[in-house]
Amino acid sequence: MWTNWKAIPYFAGLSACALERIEAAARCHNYQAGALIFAEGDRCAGFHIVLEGLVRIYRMNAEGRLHTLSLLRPVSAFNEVAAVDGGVNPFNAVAVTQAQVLVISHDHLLNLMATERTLLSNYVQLLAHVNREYIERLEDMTFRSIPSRLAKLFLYESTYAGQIAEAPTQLTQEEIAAILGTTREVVGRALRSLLNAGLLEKRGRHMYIADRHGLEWLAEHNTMPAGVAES
Amino acid sequence: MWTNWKAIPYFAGLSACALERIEAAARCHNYQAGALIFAEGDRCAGFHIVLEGLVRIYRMNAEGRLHTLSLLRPVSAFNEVAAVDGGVNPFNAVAVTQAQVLVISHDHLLNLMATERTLLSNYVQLLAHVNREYIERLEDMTFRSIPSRLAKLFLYESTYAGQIAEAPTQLTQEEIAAILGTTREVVGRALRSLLNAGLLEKRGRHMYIADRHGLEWLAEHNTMPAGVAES
DNA sequence: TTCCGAATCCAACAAAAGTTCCAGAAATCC
DNA sequence: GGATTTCTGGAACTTTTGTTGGATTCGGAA
Repeated sequence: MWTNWKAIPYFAGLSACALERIEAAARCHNYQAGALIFAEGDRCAGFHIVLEGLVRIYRMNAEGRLHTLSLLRPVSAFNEVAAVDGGVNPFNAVAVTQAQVLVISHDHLLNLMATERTLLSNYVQLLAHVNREYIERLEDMTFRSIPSRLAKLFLYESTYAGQIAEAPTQLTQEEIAAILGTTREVVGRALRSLLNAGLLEKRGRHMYIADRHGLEWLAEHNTMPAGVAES
Repeated sequence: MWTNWKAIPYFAGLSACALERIEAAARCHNYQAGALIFAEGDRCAGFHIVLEGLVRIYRMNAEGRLHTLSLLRPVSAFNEVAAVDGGVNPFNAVAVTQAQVLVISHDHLLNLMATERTLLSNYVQLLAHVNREYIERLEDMTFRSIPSRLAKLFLYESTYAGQIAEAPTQLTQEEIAAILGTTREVVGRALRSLLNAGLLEKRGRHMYIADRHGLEWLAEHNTMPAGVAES
């Protein structure tokens, strides 16, 4: 089992001895593509780390619509909240592709934190970071239109997929819709409007960023940038 | 200065000596009604606790619309995130009424947490709790209609305003709108529809809960409960 | 290649939310 | 008490988002 423990921010700065204890406490699980890792509302599933594959964190409402909170690649942690407070899981997690996931139970985590104060203080900092992301997400949902959220998503995907100015999307419209909290049709419309506003460009199957500043304007305000062909 | 330190969850279980250190680090501030306590994006304002009065936590978008994240009464903490990570404040805080607020700077807080591990572990637990609230809030914004959010708000206000089955609202429509992330007119419409669906009842100036189960249904699903007069 | 399912495109429509506007009612201030 | 401000009620309208359904394209499997 590969594990470069030091690459995981939660475990940064820990002594070799502490890392050994963590390794002893951790269990490694394998999931097939599509398999449920844990469900919202279920008893605390513990602290998770994606080692391999892609994991989707999502919630579902009564009408069956999905909201993808995040798509996690290695090496990312998830379920930090339930892991630490022992409450029920706040969302669902599924393996999108075949995935390998490291799990530390609530009890083990508390034991480790009781003696390793570095782990505890890392945890505080990282929980704070997660918190900021949620605040940001919340404001996006309250204030931004769907084209605006879409622009933001493109900008985000482009930065994290390397420093290339143009960033393709390998997400389907359905998946984008789940991330933005809307439906496929609406995403299709929004894509079309960004396309013929000249902010995106279609080459073959994929879309690329054609006007980064325009996208940034749209992501910031809710209106199309001036001097652009309207739909 | 009144301070029943033990009533503050962050300081639960601390030794008398630790409480003394905290007391020494804390500064007490007084604000007039309407005064800004700190602004979003400004350098970290530290850990805050409302001792007296009412404090509004909010964000504002480019078009000037407000989103009230919370209205805090004594004794509540706020700005936990920036206080711990030292980053900029994630939102604005104003004193709604004349208010007294206790402040512990980022540096002092880190110093305290470095030696008082109980404080540190309280902090982890409470950050986790705040985190859950944001997840919940986020789902409300993505999935629930405005009447549904309004129903939820009424139910929430009623529980925390004592155990009385009927709960009045002393919030104005404008304030409700800021909490729900919408505009006054829309709140007015939603109130009217809950009113003539028989879920709320108007007595004099205030509105009361007339059908708690109906409200719960509406808050859970997005549709009016069956067997109710439609608007 | 041909077929099939998945993904997309597009139009038309329905519903929800946001906007504008104005008229009263209530509270507050002189 | 009168004037002013704040809050509320409600209509009419626009925009955005959600929904439905059909046509089309693409890519992989038989």
